[in-house]
Amino acid sequence: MNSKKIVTLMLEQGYVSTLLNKRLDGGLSVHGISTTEFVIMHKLASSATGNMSRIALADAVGLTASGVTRLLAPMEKNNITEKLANPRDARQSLVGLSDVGRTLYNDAYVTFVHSCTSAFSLLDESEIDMLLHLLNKIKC
Amino acid sequence: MNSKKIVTLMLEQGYVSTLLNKRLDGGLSVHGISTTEFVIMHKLASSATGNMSRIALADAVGLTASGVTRLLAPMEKNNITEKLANPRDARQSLVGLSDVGRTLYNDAYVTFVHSCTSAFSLLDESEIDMLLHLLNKIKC
DNA sequence: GCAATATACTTGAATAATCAAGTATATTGC
DNA sequence: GCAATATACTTGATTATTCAAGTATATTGC
Repeated sequence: MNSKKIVTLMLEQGYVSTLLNKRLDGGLSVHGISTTEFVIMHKLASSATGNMSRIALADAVGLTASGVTRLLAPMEKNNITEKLANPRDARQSLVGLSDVGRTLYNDAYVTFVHSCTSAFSLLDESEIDMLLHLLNKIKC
Repeated sequence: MNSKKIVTLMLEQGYVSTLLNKRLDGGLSVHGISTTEFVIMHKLASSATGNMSRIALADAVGLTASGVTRLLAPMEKNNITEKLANPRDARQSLVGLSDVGRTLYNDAYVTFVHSCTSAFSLLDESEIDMLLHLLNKIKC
């Protein structure tokens, strides 16, 4: 297999990813949040129960537990997320969106969708499906 | 267009990218270098003249000029890269690989190719071509 | 040929994230 | 039911990176 091509692919992937991240951060900055904070809110908003443990959140967004603790501290202080105890397990503290957080998320979501649409505007639907399929294969 | 799908794509892309970066860093750690340092070395090794300005390097790897200055400082101290003056422009300082750096790069390249191959092992050649094509489209 | 502007860095301060080590609680096997 | 281990965090120290501001040199238009 052509190793040069695979190296190029890896490098391109990293380059494009930092590029996309910068565009997302730029868009979300009008809401005063970072991409990572948005992703946290998105995972919380999309979860079935409306709350998740910090470990589950860390796994979902690709951070360490430590990173989640640090990220959530200011969000809790700003009343965007709230901390709930889990009666079944005193080690866990569940995280959920506050009403303020949900409103902020809904606003930011519009911006986020706009950034995503613009970033992928040159791809047609079949290409988007293909990209999703390929990413899922890489994750395995 | 289905905005939910596009959001999922963006999130997946970010997740996969951090995943890949961690795998690369893990592999390269036996050589005592980070992925970013490897990419710097790769760009220098692949350049026609064997040296690049800091700005060109920053553009090529997706860092700021500041980031390049900070990254190169220890590499120069460890005699991996060397600083050359540009007689045509006293503002520029060109960066090139030293002999030590070139040897280190060649060793690390083997590891890097191995990590890349393993990361993309589930993709066949046509899928790799497709992914490269899609990434290039996104960059525009 | 000089003033205005642009380019190529460098540096101090800040931010985001990590790792290693610590604490508290839960689970498991004897 | 207790010791050993595992899990869910938190915290201090470190690393990678950015931005804003500063310096030095180059270019451009008059």
